[in-house]
This record gives sequence, C-alpha cells and structure tokens, in this order.
Amino acid sequence: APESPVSSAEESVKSQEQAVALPVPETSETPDSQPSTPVPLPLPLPLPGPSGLTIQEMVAMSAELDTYAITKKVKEVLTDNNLGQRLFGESILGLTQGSVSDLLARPKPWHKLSLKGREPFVRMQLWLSDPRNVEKLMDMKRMEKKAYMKRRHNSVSEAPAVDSNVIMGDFGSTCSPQQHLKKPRVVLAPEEKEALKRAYQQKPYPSPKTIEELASQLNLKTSTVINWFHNYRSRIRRELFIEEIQAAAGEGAVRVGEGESSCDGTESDSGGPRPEECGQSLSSSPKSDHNHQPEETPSASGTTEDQKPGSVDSLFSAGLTAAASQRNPKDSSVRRRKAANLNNIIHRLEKAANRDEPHEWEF
DNA sequence: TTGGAGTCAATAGG
DNA sequence: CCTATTGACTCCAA
Repeated sequence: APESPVSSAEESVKSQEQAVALPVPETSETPDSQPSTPVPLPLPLPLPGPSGLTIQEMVAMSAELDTYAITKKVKEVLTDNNLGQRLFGESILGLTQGSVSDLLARPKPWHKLSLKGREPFVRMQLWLSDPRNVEKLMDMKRMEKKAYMKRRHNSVSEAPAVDSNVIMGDFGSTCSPQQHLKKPRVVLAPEEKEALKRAYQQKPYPSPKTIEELASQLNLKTSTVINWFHNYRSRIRRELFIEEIQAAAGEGAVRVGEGESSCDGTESDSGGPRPEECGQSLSSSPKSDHNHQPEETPSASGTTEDQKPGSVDSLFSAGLTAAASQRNPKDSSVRRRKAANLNNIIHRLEKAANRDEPHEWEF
C-alpha cells in the first residue's frame, strides 16, 4: 500500500463510529412546525456515550436531524478553516468530493432519506459535535501537504511514472499497456439536453418505444437516454425537496416580499450557454405555494394519450433537423418542474390503476 | 424489469 | 489546488 494521501480515510471514518448517541432516540414523529431556532443546529450535544455502536445502528436510532442546518454548519466550518470537500469527504464521510459537494449543496430533508442516505448526515452531526475534530482534520491536511511536498521534491522532477492513484488493489494489472478502453464519457450537447427536457415535459416516464425513438433521433445510445431520464427525474425530485426545506425554514420569519422571484417569470434568454435553472435563492417567499395555478394540466382524466411514433419530431421543432435555432426558453423552470411533477403523479396513478402504458390506441 | 436512491468519477470552471 | 455538474453504475424493492 503506497502512502496514498487518503489512505487513512477509512480508518478515520471508523474511529468516528464510536461514541455517542445522537439526539433523542425515539421515533416521535413531530412535524415540528415551530419557528425553529434562528440558529441552526440545535445540537443537543450527544452525551459521551461510549457505546460501541456502528453508524448503522446510530442512524437507525437517530432522532430526526435538520439536514439543512447540518450542511450549512459543515460548509461554514470547512470554509472557515480552509478545509476542502475532498479531505472532509474521504476521511469523515467516506465519500468522494463530488458526492460531498452535492450533499452539501442540496441536502434532502431527513424524512425523505433512506437509512443509507442518512448516514452521511449522522456522520456530519457527529463530526460537528466535537470541535477537536476540526483540528484533527487540519492536521491531516498538513500531513498531506507535507507528504506532497516531499514527494515532488525528491522526485527527479521527472518520472511521472505511475501516479499512485489507485485506491488499492489493482495489482500490476500486468497486461498490455492496454488502450485504456475507457469510455470517453458522454457529454450531451445543449441541444440534446433541451430536446430531452422537452421530451421529459411531455412524458417523464417514456415507454421503451419512446426512448428508442429519442435515442435514434438524437443519435444517442438507448442506455444514455434511459440514464438521462433516471437522473433527471431524480434531480428534479430533489429540487422539489429543496423547495420544501427552504419553505419550511423560512416560515416563521416572515419575509418582506420583495417582488423579485428571479426564478420564473422572465428568464432573459440571450444569457447564452446556460439556459434553464436559476439558482435557488434562499428567499422563502413562496410560503404555501398552493396558490399556484396548475394551468398546465396534462390530460389527466381517462384520456391518457401517448405520443405516436414520429411525434417525437415535434421535439425538434426545426431543431436539429432543420439546423439550429430553436427558441423556446420562455418557460418558467419552476412551473415546468411542477407540471412535470404532476405528470409524474399521473403516471403513478395510472400505473396503480393497472392501466400501464396507454399504448397508442386511437379512438 | 423498472424506477428510485446513493454514489462514483470524469470534467468543466475558478 | 477546489468545487459543481452530471452520465453511468450498484443496490434494492416491488
């Protein structure tokens, strides 16, 4: 085992697994609609329970945690101490940087998390519970840097050789230098994403047939289209959770509504390369967004109509086929998401009604 | 099999 | 370096 910087990651995580009992156990589901403390992190400070519990057990017993408050605090601590997500993630959470970034940026509400999904939050809470942990992490950082410096010093300025990048295992892999049959990682072009999003709006759960069509029309592998839908649905769902969290967080403290809501309404296109998606401002304004009129009511009632083969072309509306241009960014992303969510619900209802895929029957 | 939840890990920007 | 994004994968449940 080469002295990889993060080699100790797992150990650290392990070491955390002891001690503590998170906030009150008990499964008293309390909506807890209190104004909530302005200061996040109730941090009931778990007692020094020397319990040799595994995180799994702790997660199972843990009381409801405020994931938003926890991530907020973690981000604060990390930035204040110049600690990166990579180090934190690998040594404390056992996750990669990208995952940490995602987790910290959009934590799902506790009640929507699976047991597995709660684990990182329990770990974070645990980590935060003892300020000495920050010191430890900073020490690790120093050690890493030291090792790094040493390495590049004594390295003959050359010999890039084999970068010890491998977690472990991968012995020799003696075989041929191999062409690194790495798949180049698909990167969807903006137009492709747009087309997929449009398709999603019409049908969040496309039938295999539709997927196949989309794939061929866009010149993508079927699996790519499938993956895209999986990912997109999942991410849309998460966005909705976020709204939920933020709405809940802002209740109590009435915001003087400044008529802005930069989100929907006008989405000055022209912006260029980045259509779609406006950041989620903390504005908790929406309060009860129930007053949003659907307006985009998909054919709900019995009339579920599937698009017939070929109708996919509409997705391109002079797009790819007619060479570029395609203006239609004028759509509130929020509204769009909600509409899609509606479709989602409808899809489930239909399925539940045992009347899956409406096929293409005409009347 | 299909869909959801979590993640990984490549990569684009800073 | 660091962080954010995102296509693909692994597990799991229905």
